[in-house]
Amino acid sequence: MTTAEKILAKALEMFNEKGIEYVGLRELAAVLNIRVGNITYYFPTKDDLVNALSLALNKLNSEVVVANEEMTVAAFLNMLKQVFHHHVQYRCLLLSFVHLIEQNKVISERYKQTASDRNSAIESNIKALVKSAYLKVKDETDVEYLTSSLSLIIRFWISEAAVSHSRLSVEAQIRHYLSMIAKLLSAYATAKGKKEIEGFVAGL
Amino acid sequence: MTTAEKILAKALEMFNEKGIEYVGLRELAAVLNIRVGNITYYFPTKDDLVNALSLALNKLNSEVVVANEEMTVAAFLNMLKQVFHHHVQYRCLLLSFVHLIEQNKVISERYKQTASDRNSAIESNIKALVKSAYLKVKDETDVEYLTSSLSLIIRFWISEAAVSHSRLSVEAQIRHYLSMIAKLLSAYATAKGKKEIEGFVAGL
DNA sequence: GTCTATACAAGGATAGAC
DNA sequence: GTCTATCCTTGTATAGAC
Repeated sequence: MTTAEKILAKALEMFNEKGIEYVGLRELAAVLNIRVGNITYYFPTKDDLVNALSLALNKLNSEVVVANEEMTVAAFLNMLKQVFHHHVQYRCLLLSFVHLIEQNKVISERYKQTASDRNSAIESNIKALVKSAYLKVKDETDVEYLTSSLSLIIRFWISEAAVSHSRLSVEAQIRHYLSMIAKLLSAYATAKGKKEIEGFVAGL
Repeated sequence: MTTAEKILAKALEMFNEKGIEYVGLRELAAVLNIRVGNITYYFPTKDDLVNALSLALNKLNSEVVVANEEMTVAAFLNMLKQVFHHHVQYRCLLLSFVHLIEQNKVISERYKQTASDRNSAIESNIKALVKSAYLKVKDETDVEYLTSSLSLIIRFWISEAAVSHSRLSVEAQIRHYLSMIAKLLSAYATAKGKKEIEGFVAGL
């Protein structure tokens, strides 16, 4: 494990525990038994350190979030479940999401691309689910509604969990928000779709 | 206007523009043409200043969010619209929501009460809407789903707008998220309810 | 009671020695 | 590649002028 990797790993651990803004470089250096200047040698600014973590989360998610013509509801929900688990691994980033976007140029620029990619993937998948008769929509506005609702939940579930459900285990939190998504899709599901959704929820 | 009021007003203005964490007390004092110590005389810590703003937002919302046996869907949506406007006025608080809850004891404690009150109000109102045949639910889990979905949207719409829809005007943002809520309720609305929801959306 | 001046500790950033 | 020394800005605390 290189020094840079050690720094990244410990930073993620401490950021997740205390919040990015509340972990000082001196504290991080002390825990790693190195000096502050050694951290800034690999990561000139704290933002660079955060950027590296953000890039790692992006990589994880981009491997999982794909548009698939043959998508099933269960596969779609399982895809979101994996995203949720990635979010837990990098929860510090999601909890500081708004500030990072507003203050960190690099993250902000990359996010525009990521958000756009993810939204198209979600939209394509929903359309695929409609085509294969898992979902039934009245018109295009239903697809837009589902897409933007899903985006909102995916981005902010962990923030709401932090302020309202911190007493629950992480697993229970994930179950809660995946159930919410399942219920959201249910309202637009065909009998075939409803059955698969029920199966997914039962297996949570 | 007393000094304390001037400080509060200008702090809210600057916090909303730049974010609470990125407005220094020296900067605030300079703009007000007073000295830092003068701010800390009225607000010993920065958190005390934020607490005062948080209390003001709470007061505004508590006057508007009520449980009403005679609730109509239109009245319910208009209630949420007012809450959205209050959130815009105090957007800095909502954008720093997670950190405030995690770091600020006073806000955190008060929030527990507020969140609990608001959730019961929403739940009561939804039940009232069911009773007066605006909405139709299958069982109690539908009510729970609606309540928690509404809570999530109400808490985080402004955060998502900040990261994804900052190019839109505030009015357009509010329209977007109120429409989302309208659509959410629509899935559970009776013919009577749907008609009123459509009327509300048309009037946005 | 109101306000100013000043000092202090902790944060991130930077230049340069080894 | 590693570490020391230093700088600047933060929030906060205190002593004292009026």
